[in-house]
Parts: sequence; structure tokens; C-alpha cells
Amino acid sequence: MKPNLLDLFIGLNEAQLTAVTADPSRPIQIVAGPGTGKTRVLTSRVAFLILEKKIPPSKIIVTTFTKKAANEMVERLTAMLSPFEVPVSELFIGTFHSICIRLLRRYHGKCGLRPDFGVADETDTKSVMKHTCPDLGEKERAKARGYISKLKAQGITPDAYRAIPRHSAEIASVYTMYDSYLESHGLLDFDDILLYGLRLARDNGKCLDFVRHVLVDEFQDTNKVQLDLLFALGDRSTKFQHNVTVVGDPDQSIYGFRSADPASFRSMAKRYENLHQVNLNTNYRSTASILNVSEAIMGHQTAKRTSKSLRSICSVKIPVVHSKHRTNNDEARWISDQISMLKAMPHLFEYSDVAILLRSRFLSRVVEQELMKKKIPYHLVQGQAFWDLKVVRSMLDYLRVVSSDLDVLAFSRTINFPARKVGAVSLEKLLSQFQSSVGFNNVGVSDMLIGVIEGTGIKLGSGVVSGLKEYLSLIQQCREDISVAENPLDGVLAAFDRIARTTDLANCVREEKSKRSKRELRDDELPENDLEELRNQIREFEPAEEILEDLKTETEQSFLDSFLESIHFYSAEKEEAQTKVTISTIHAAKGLEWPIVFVPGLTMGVFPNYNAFKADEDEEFTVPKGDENAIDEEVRCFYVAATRSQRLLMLSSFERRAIDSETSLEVSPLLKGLGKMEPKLDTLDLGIRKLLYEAMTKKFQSVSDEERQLLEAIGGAAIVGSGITTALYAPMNAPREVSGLSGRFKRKFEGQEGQRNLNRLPHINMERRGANSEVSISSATGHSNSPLQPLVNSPKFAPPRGVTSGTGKKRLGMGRPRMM
DNA sequence: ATAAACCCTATTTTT
DNA sequence: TAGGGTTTAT
Ligand SMILES: Nc1ncnc2c1ncn2[C@@H]1O[C@H](COP(=O)(O)OP(=O)(O)OP(=O)(O)O)[C@@H](O)[C@H]1O
Repeated sequence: MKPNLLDLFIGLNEAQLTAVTADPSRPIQIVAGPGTGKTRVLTSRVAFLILEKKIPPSKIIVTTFTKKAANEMVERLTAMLSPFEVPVSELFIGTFHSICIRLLRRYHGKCGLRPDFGVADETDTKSVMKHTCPDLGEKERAKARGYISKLKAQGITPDAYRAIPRHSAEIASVYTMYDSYLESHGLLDFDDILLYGLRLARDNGKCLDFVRHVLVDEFQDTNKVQLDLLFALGDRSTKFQHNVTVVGDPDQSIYGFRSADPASFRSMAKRYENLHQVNLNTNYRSTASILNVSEAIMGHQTAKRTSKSLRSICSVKIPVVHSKHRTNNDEARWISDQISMLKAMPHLFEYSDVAILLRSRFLSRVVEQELMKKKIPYHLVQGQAFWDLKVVRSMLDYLRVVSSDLDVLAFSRTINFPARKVGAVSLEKLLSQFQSSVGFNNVGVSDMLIGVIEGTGIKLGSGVVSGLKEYLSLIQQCREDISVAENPLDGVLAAFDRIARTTDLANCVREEKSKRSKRELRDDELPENDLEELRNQIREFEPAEEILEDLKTETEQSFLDSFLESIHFYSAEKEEAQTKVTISTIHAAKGLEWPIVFVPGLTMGVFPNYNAFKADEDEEFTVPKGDENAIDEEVRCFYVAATRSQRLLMLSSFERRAIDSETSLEVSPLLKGLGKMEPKLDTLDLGIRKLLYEAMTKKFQSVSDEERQLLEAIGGAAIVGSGITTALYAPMNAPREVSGLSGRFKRKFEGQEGQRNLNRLPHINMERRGANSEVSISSATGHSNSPLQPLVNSPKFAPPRGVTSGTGKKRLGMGRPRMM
């Protein structure tokens, strides 16, 4: 029997339903607070468009703002749509950047790009800046680069910038040089990708006529160019004009540093006279105390704001905790103690129900150490940081040179690492030689090196030349490896191994490291492991073949190029086999939820970050829309962190850094006026224990009536009603099975962490169709050592440890594999 | 001209 | 704690 579309909508409240089923040809903007089901509305709407409005999936674009969020989206849609046999992989889902890249690969000719244009990542643009303005110091370059990016994100060209009255001539000229460097090297930086995408949409609208609907998640994160792109996509054909759905929350705008523009909501209203605006007010995620504290946090924002009155569906009165510590080490120890103590309460939660959310990545170190000591399994969401590790970076640079003879940036970074006697001066000579020849004929790096080695090119010292020889021969042999291999993967792996062997990369990096820090390196920070992980990433990579007929390119990208490009646009975060505590930045946690959330480091200078105070000062010249209010962004960041928690929110601060015990730091001003918070949680206190059990299971309140009836029918009345007895009952992260993925997203999907906020009642949902089918809850005698006797204990509800939803595939966390 | 040894510093967040 | 920048040794 085919499932019914109505089944998908059965749990939605009225406002949600209105938004989901609104007329697709009228632009709609859903503005709502955290946990109100925005994302759920968005996914339901996609289902509505496909199943009810019969729009083919391939004509629907869904954008997100991080690679990770794109994965989330695919996961949710797959879970939702695969019962309907909808080919989810045909949906056009991704970040604005990835969508633009896909279009530009196909239509490069229409906007004056060469077919083999490359992408300049942050490391590359840094190199470009160093090359363009070598006399500036590194800090000034970074600042200039920041300005340039801000300008580009608003679509301001160097000339347009010069036309602004209070501009800086210096910035203008650096901007010009920077852009022309990129252009002459066939490179696009991240901002260019959007700009070219916009140009394509505007000048060659025909290419995009296939678009029938565009949906945007986290709309508050759009910058000007992205917004224009959205408008352009929405305007595609007269027949399907303005078919745009966006969801967002201005209070959760935390990407100002990436030029996210809060004015987007207003701009959209201005642009579409008939804009349909919907609000959602029921929060299905958090307790009332968490929502109260969160609302109080937003009170710190200086910019104007519409206050929210979110209604919580969870009535358990469990307090928010704020705990102060002498040093950050003490704080980390406290966190691990709390987790251990809570964990000692039987059946209360799984490790995967816990997240530690940090303002800055580097704060994870101490926390990791303490968790390790207590043998608490954890998982560090490393995201982009993995690709920036020295070994990983170097290996990728080598592979880039192997793949493209024109990649001078990667060449410059690898030629003398490890040292080959090719120092700054020799490199500079080589580069200027390359600059002058590359325009005329198609001389690549290796041709140039051959010239130098054979004496027909520029003259360099003999030590240098032998270094070049070594390098060249490595690169050539790698190319040979790839060309003779039976399949592309084997070729790349052979080249990989050759590079690792010949250069001894891992050892080089390790020596560099240990030279500085006198102590022994812990074995969790061995470069070998990172290199091994990179190799696994390559091995598991499946190039996404273009599904949409219109977007097939004449020449296919090589396996290696696909892989190198995928790093920037697709996330490869993987599922954890065991249940583990999550450590993540707040930014990477956006849109997710956990029953228990720790937010440490609420210390002046750490959170709010010290830099936020500096940002406002130095505006000697006009950069339109700089981050005027960096502090406000810190406020919102804290808001996002707090609202990730479903039940237990544990805030903490430290007074001094262990490393510098002289300076004492104030408690974060963000904590002022948040009302009463408990200094600690006494897990031995019976009252508290009772509250905890209640809190952790009360999510059953959000069960729909139908589900509640089902529960009651099977004897779960006590569970829905009262609380304590039910502790046992909620493996809050029952593993889910999701199948039916294919093609483009298969690989990505398979890498997921457990605790997604995909509807959290999987064990019930799955069985919803037949009240008499598999829901067998056997009564069981509970654990005799607990005062809180389990009422039921079925494998269905409490899967034994170690059972996972896994696909059976080997997996190694994308984070550095760390020993527990 | 290169490599090694040194000091300094300031530490966001992501495409 | 790693990277940038500077100085010194080869
Ligand atoms: N109508 C509903 N009934 C029960 N649960 C719901 C309903 N709508 C949403 N939820 C649940 O509420 C939680 C939050 O939903 P969702 O992630 O869609 O919110 P959101 O508004 O996108 O949050 P955020 O702004 O933090 O990203 C999820 O666990 C979701 O399953």
C-alpha cells in the first residue's frame, strides 16, 4: 500500500500546515524562532510540491548555508520521501556555492570562464594576497582580504568601490590586483562563485528555465549576492514566477562575518508585493526555562528586535545551570564529572544525547583531555578544520599539482616542503618566469621546470636544480601512476602512496611539530592518522555524476578533480558507530538539537570573543555594511547555543586560563539578567533525580494524539502521563534506518552523526501504520538496583548497546580518529 | 641563498 | 600552539 501524503502532515500544527500548503506561486517567508519546526515545514513543503503539485524533483532547488546542513536536508528529505518512491537524489540540494558551481561547470562558456576554472580556497587567497601585496604585514593583508570579501559579497566591483566617496585608495588597488591575479590564473574565490552564478542567472536566464521552485533554509544567513541570486532564480520563467519559499530567524543570524545581511527579510518584502508571511510560535524542542533564558539572552542585543513569545510544550521545571570555575581546566573537569554522574543514572540518556558547544574551535582541547581521562567517548565535529591540517593540506597540494600543471599556488606551497633547497628567492624567480610565459603559450609548471633543469630556462644554483629534479620526477611518476592505473581510484591511491613515501610527509610534519613543543606528542595527534584518514576519504569518494540531463558537461571532470572540488562544496562528516558525546562549534551546531547541552567558556573575551570588541573600532574608511555590531552577533551566537538544548542546559565560565593564572577574567556579560540559574545540579538529590527523569522523557508530550492513543493502547499510559516510571523508555536516539539513497548523495548521507533532530520519535513513527503490527512492548522486570523501575524494556525501545543503524560499512570518524 | 634557530603573538565562526 | 617574521649559521 502506498503511503498517503496526509500522513506526512498529520503532526503539523495549523500555522505549519498553512505554510506547507500555501500557493506555490506566491512567494512565502516563514519567520519563526528556534525549534518551531521551520525545517520541518521546509521539508514538508518540498513533499507537498512534489506529491501534490506534481513538480518534478529535478526542478526544485533547496539551499542551505553549510555543507553539513545540506547533508541534514538530504537525510530528512530522504526519510520523508523515499516511502513515496520519490527520487530524492534528483532534487537540487546544496549550498548556494555548490549549486552555482554545478551550473558554472556546465555553462562556463556563457560567462566567460575557461572550462577548467579552479576554485581558490582560503589558503589560496591568502597566498594570492601575499603575492599581490608582499609589503603589507600578515595582519594587514588579512584585514584587506576581509574588506575585499565584504565588498564582493555585496556585488561591489573595484570600480564601484572607487566611486564611493570615503573609500581607501589602497584597498581599491589591492582589490584590483587581487582580482586580476585570480582572473589571470583562472581561479574563482568563494565570492566569485556566487557572482558568476548571479551573472549567469541574469544574462543567460534560459539556462535556468528548468527551475520551478526555490526553497531557502536559514534565510537570515543570506548575503546580498545570494539574495539577488534567489530573486533571479525565482524570476526564471514568466509562467512560474516568484516561486520562492524561505524560512529563517533573524535572531539566529550568526554569519555576519560572511556578510550575511539581516536586511534580507525586508528586501524580500520590498521585492515581492504579495509576499506571504507566516509566523510559528510553538516550540517543540525545549523546556520553558530554556526558552525564558534564551529570550533573556536576546535582551542584550542592541539592534532593534521583535520580541518573541514562544510557547513550550514541555512543562517540566528543570532549571538552567550556570556554574563558575577557577580555571578552564577545572571547568572541563566539571563537565566530564557532570556527564559521568548523569550517566550513572540508569537509562537516563545515551552519550549521543549530549553536546558540548563551543564558541571557538581551539577551546575543545581541554575538554577533550578531560573526557579522555574519564573514558567518556566523544566525537569532535571537525568540519573544514580537517582539511586545513598541515599534512592533509600538503598532500592535497601535491595532488593538485599532479592534477593540474597550472596550479602555481599548490606548486609554491609544495616545492619546498619538505625542504629541497628551493628557497624564497629561487621560488620567486620561478614564479615570475611562469607569469611571463603562461599567457603566451600553454606552458605549465612542469614544462618550466624541465626548461630550468635542461638549462634552457632561467639559471639557478646546482643544489636548487637537483631539488627541482627530485620534485619534477615525483610529480611525473604520480601522473604516470594515474594514467596506467586500471581505474581512477587506484591511480590516485598509487600517487598518494608514492607522495607519502617519497616525501615522508607525516614524519616531516611531526618533526616540525615536536621541534617546537618540547613535550612528547600524544598519539592522538599523529599526522600519520590524519593522512590515513585522508586516504580513506579518497577511497570512499564516489564522484557525483550529473543527474540532470541539462547539466551534463561535454567533458567529464577527472576523479581526482572531482574529489578535490568536492572538499569545498560537500561535507563528508561521518556517522559514529558508537554513541558518543558531540563536541562542536556553535556555528556547526546550528539547526541541530540535543537533550543535554553544555556551553562552556562563558567568560569575558572568550564568549563574547575579544575580537568582537575590536571589530567596531577601526573604521577609518568606508566599507559599506561592515560588521557594525559584532557584539550583537555574539549575543545571537549564545542564543543559538542555548536553544539547541531540549531539556538540560549547562552553562559555565572560568575565571582564568590555566596557562596564564595571573590575569583574572570576568564572567561573560552575556550572562547578566538571565534570571535564576542553579549553580549546580545535585544528582544525588531525589527531587532532582525525579525531575531529570521526567524531563528526559517528557518529549512524549509532543506525540500526536494518534500516537498517544497508540501508546496508551499498548499500556504506555503511565508513560505519557507521569514521567518517572518511564525513564527506561526513551532511548532518545533510537537508531534509524534510512534507505533508498542513490547517486549523488549516497556517500554524503552515509556519513551522519546519530543525534539529528529529524523527528525524534522514530520508533513510534515507523510503526504508525498498523497499531497491531510490530509494536510489541513486553513487560519486563526492571533493573533491581534502581529505584526507578523500568516499566517496559523492549528491544524496540531500548536497543542494546552497540547496535547501530550502520550500513555495515567500515567507518572512521572524519574527525581525527581519537582513542578513547 | 638556504636552513635552522629564534622570538613573538594572538588565538572566531564557514563557503 | 602554530604560524609569521627576524636573526644567525652554514
Ligand atoms: N508539529 C510538530 N509536532 C511535534 N514535533 C514537531 C513539530 N514540528 C516540529 N517538531 C519537532 O521540533 C523540533 C525542532 O524542529 P525543527 O528543527 O524543524 O525546528 P527549526 O525551527 O528548524 O529550529 P531551528 O531554528 O533551531 O533550526 C524537531 O525535533 C521537530 O521534529
